[in-house]
Amino acid sequence: MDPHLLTTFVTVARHGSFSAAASELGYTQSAISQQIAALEADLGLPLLRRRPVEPTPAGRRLLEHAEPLLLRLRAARADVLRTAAGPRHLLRLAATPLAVNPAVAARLARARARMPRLEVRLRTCRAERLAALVAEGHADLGLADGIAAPSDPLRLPDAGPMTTAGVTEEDLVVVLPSGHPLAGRASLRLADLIDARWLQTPLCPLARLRDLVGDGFPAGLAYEGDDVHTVLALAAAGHGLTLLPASAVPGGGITAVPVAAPRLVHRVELLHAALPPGAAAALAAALTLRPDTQDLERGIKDRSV
Amino acid sequence: MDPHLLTTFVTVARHGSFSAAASELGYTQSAISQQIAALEADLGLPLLRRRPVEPTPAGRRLLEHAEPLLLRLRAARADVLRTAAGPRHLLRLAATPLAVNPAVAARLARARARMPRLEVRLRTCRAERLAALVAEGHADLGLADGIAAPSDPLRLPDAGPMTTAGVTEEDLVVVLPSGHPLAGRASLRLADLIDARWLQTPLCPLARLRDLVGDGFPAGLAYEGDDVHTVLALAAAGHGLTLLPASAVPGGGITAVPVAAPRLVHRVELLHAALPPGAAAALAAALTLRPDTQDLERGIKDRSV
DNA sequence: GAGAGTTACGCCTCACGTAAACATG
DNA sequence: CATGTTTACGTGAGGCGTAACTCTC
Repeated sequence: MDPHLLTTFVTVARHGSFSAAASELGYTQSAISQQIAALEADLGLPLLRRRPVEPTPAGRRLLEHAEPLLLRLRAARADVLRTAAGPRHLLRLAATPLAVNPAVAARLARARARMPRLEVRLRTCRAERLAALVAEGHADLGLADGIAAPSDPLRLPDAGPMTTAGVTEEDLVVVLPSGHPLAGRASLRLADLIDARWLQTPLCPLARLRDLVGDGFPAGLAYEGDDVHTVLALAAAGHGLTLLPASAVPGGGITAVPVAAPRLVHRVELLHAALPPGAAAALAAALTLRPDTQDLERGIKDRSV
Repeated sequence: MDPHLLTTFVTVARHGSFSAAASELGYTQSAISQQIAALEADLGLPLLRRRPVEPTPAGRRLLEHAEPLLLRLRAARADVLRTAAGPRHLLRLAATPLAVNPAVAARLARARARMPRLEVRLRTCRAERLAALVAEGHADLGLADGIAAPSDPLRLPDAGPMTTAGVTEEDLVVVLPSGHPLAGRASLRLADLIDARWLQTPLCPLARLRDLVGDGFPAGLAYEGDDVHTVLALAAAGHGLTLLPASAVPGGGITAVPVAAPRLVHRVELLHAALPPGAAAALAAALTLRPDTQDLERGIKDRSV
């Protein structure tokens, strides 16, 4: 179970080919063959069926373990090295698309005003990659968003000892075409929409809704990107319903109806290494407003936690 | 970051001695010295200060990562091997002390009656070890308990892909000496007890209460064992308050007052490998009652999930 | 100076590359 | 038969043990 062999194994499985893995990893085919053979000998089980190359049941099981395992290994290395690294003038922020809402953007602006010498670089990424980016040290701070019960933490993939803190919680709305029969309602219960057609997008994963509310939520059109504008256009055209934070929905062609029950919120969380580099800690504190510092917020009803 | 070196590192750190680690691991002192040197060279950082041997800040950081990392590695191996192992006639169950409540015990009895050829071996262990036991394959099924908001999952340490399922949820009571001024109350709010003295025991970790309710809950006497009888005796004698599931509190010398707010329950969860060995899956199904099969339960008000 | 960690050095294992053999579509 | 994996074999790096060295209490 040498991580070296594990890396080779996942690479071979991903490519479905020994030789492709060999050229990616800079080995000869022969070496790859020997490494896989060594791993199989170690476990006493065949892990790959050859020609075509595909994992056996045991191999599939190992693949599920190997990826997070290797991530944690890289994360551990990055975290240890970070303790020794000097202070940085550059702060790298990673965020999921919906995480940078008006309140977060405003707090970030205020924090930057107070730290004029600090250079901030922001990038967006998919939710699944966010924890990995922070864990491996490719980002100093991460902003993740998701749907949760009020004041419940988000379920983030575990990539080792990290700190999370609530940043904002905001009401969720159902996005409807303006002509939709339900568009006139003052509020909606999700249970009543369980049989409606829903957009399938990473911005509002239906699997999460089923977790929180119950089975149902049949998938309509699947949009695999994470662009909010696109999702709004699709929702306006009636391709299906979707759930978004209230602040993300502009007027025009669409109607936003608050969700009455169950009580759910769009939550944004900050995550960073347990011992973040100096500037990151300061910025983290600025973003993570405590209730008593909730002062000049405008344009969004958020409840900090 | 070879796991081999990581193992050596944690062993050395635990013993505070190269030679002690050497004899535990079956190497010479020299080999240990070289392994630690190799690890330090790999990371480019000193990890241990010698004479006396103790971790540097970077070393402490690495230790936090290494232990769960090595656990997951062992867990992955065990899980892959389990997929290939044949069916077992012996089912090993591990449980925290409060997890085996009357409802769980009754369900277990009924399941065993239906599977007479199945041998079941039950052991209790501390909560922190439970996930590791199941992950590493030393137990087929684990029963964990803890305090949570209703229908919220427990926070269990992550030891890789595992399945959890709610088993029972039961009301919590505050355990008071019979003569206690609050003993006459029909119910109590935890917020009102935030300044009272609390027993410090793994059965009712004060840290968890602070998570759920807020700061406070000053620690009184610390009992490091997990024997329910002992805790009850300490509570009866007025050493401090504690929270237990209603079914764990007998009469005599003590009074149990239900918790009114916040709404919290004592929850029991079952955890097992994603692909449990055959008999384990059957027993898991028997323990994890769905609402419609809640029938002959007696002696305890539990709400299955 | 005794106990405990490090360094020097030789041995042996093991992992890689080359190249030939082999399987499979 | 072509493509791609396995096997055989030689080589080199690296990890371990022995033993001499060095540091610190």
